[in-house]
Amino acid sequence: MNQDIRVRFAPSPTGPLHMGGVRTALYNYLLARKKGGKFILRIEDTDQNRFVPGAEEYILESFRWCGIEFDEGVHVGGPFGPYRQSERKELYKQYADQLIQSGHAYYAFDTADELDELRKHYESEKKTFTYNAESRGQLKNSLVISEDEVKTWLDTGKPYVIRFKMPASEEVNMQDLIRGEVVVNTRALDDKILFKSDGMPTYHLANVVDDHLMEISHVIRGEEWLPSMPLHIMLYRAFGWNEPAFAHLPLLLKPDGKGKLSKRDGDRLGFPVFPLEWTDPQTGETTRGYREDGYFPEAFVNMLALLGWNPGDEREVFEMESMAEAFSLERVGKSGARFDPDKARWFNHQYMVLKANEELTRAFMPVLQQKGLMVDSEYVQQVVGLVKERADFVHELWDQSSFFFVAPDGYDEKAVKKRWKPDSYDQMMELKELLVKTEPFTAGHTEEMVKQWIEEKEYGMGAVMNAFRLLIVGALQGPHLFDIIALIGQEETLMRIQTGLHELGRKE
RNA sequence: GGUCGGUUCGUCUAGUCAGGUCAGGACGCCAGGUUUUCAUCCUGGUAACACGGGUUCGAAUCCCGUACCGACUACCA
Repeated sequence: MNQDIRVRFAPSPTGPLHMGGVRTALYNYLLARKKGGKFILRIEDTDQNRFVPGAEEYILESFRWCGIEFDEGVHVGGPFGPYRQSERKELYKQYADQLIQSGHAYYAFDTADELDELRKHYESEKKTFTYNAESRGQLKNSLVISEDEVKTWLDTGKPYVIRFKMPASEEVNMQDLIRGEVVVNTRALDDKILFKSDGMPTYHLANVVDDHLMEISHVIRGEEWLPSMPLHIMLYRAFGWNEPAFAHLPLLLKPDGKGKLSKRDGDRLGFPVFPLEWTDPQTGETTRGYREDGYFPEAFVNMLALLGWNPGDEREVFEMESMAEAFSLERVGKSGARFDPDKARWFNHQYMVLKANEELTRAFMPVLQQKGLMVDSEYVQQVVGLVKERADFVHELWDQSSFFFVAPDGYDEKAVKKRWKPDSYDQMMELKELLVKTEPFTAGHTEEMVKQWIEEKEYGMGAVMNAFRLLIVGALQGPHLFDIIALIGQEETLMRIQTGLHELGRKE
C-alpha cells in the first residue's frame, strides 16, 4: 500500500485568511514536500451568501508571500479540476441522489423558518431540537410523506434539502493521526443537510465528494472540524469509498486569557492576525498584516510552524526546505498553542541577522528615498551590515542608522550633561587637528591614531570617546565609532566636530 | 445542556508510545560579563509535570476519578 500523498487546503473565500489557516496550509504543504506528494488548493465557495469579493485573491497572494506553493489548484490548474466548488456544482447532485437511492439520505421539506420556530420552542422548554432519528418521523420529509406526494412536490418545484440519515445508535470508530482512536455514538449526531435548497451542496457533502474525487490521501485540518469527522466517515462508508487518513490540528490560542486567536485579540494587543493587510470591501475597514508590519515571510512561516510542531531536536530557525525535511505529523502536538508576539519578533530578528546585506538594502532603500535621501546602495549596504543586528525589523533600521546619512540636528540632553565636560571642548579641538592629518581615514588607522593620542596625553578613554560620539552621532548610541567615521568620511567627520564644538561650546 | 478534545516553567516545547538523569531547550524576565555608548552578543539565574486515588521497589510517563479549559452543536465553512 504505497499510496501517493495528496493533501489539500480548502478555504472558503469569506474574508482574509487567518494565520491559523496559514499554519494548517503550511503543515499540509510540509507533509507533501517531505513525502514528495501533491498539495492542492481547493476553494470551497458553496455558500453564495458569504462570498466576499477579493478574498480568493487575498488567499492566493498570502500563500505567494509565504512561499507556500501549490501543485494543483484554482490558480495553477491540474488534472482533477475544476478546483472551485461553485464550478463543480453539477457534480454534487448525483452523489446526493445516490445516497437517497441507497437509503442513506432523504428529502426534507421543512423550511428554515419552520425549523427556527421549532428550535425556539424547544429552547423555551430548555431542550435542544435535533433533526435526528428520534425527531425525523414527525417532520416533513420523504421518510414520512408518501412517495407520490414527494414526487409531486419535487415536480412542482417545492424547495427541499437532502439530509443524511444518521443511524439511531451506532458506534463509529475513527482513527486520527494526531489524537489516536476516537469513538462517537451516532445518537449524538444529527441528520445533517447535505444538499441545500439553493441547489448547492453543503460543506460536508462537497468536501467528502471532492476529497474522494481528487484522491486526497490525508485530510489535515483544524481541530474545529473534529466534531464533524464522524459524519464525514459515515459519508465515506455510505458511498462505499476508502477513507483518507485524518489529522486534526490543535488550535491557535490568544496570547492571554482563553479561547482561540481572533482578529479582536490582534487589535487589542497590537499584533496582526492576518498575513497581509486586508481592507473590508463592505466597511472599508483596514486590518493590518504581517507583511505590512515588516515581518519577513520566512520568519512568519518559521514562527507559525513551531506553534504546535517541533523537530524533536533543538533547532528553531528553519528555512522552508529543512522544515519540510524535518516535518512529520507524529511530532505535531495535541494541545492548543498560545501565540506569543514576543517570540514572533525574536524570529524576525534571527532572519534580520541572517539576511544578506544586499537584500536588506533593497528593502531599506525606499525608506531612505522617502526621506529625500539620495544615497549610493553600496554605502547603504555597509551601513546595514553594521546595524542590522541591532534591529528586529527593516523599518527599525533608520533609528539605528540615521547618523550615517544626516548630521545630528541636536544633541541628547542627558548625554550632554553626562559627557560634555569642561575638558571636552579643548580635547575635541585637539582631536580635530589630529584627524585632519590622519591618512588613510580607515576605521583601523583612525582608531590606532586616536588611541595613541589619548594614551600620550593621558586623557580618559571614556571621556574622550563619549564626547567624540556625542559630536558625531548626537547621542550615546550606535555601533563602533571608528566604523562610523570611516563610513561617513573624513570631511563629514571634521564638519560634525566643528559644528558640535560651536553648538555645545566650552563648558565652564 | 449534549458530544468530542485537551492539561509539563508566564509562553512555545523536549521527555509519555517501550515507568528509573537534580524534568532539558527556546522566548520573556532578572543579574553579571564584553564594549568608548546604546543595542547586539556571551555567561548565569528565575520558573512547570492541574488535582486525588491506584498499580509498582520506583510514575510527568500506566489505570481510574475529579477539576479546569477549549472546540463543536446553521439550508456557514
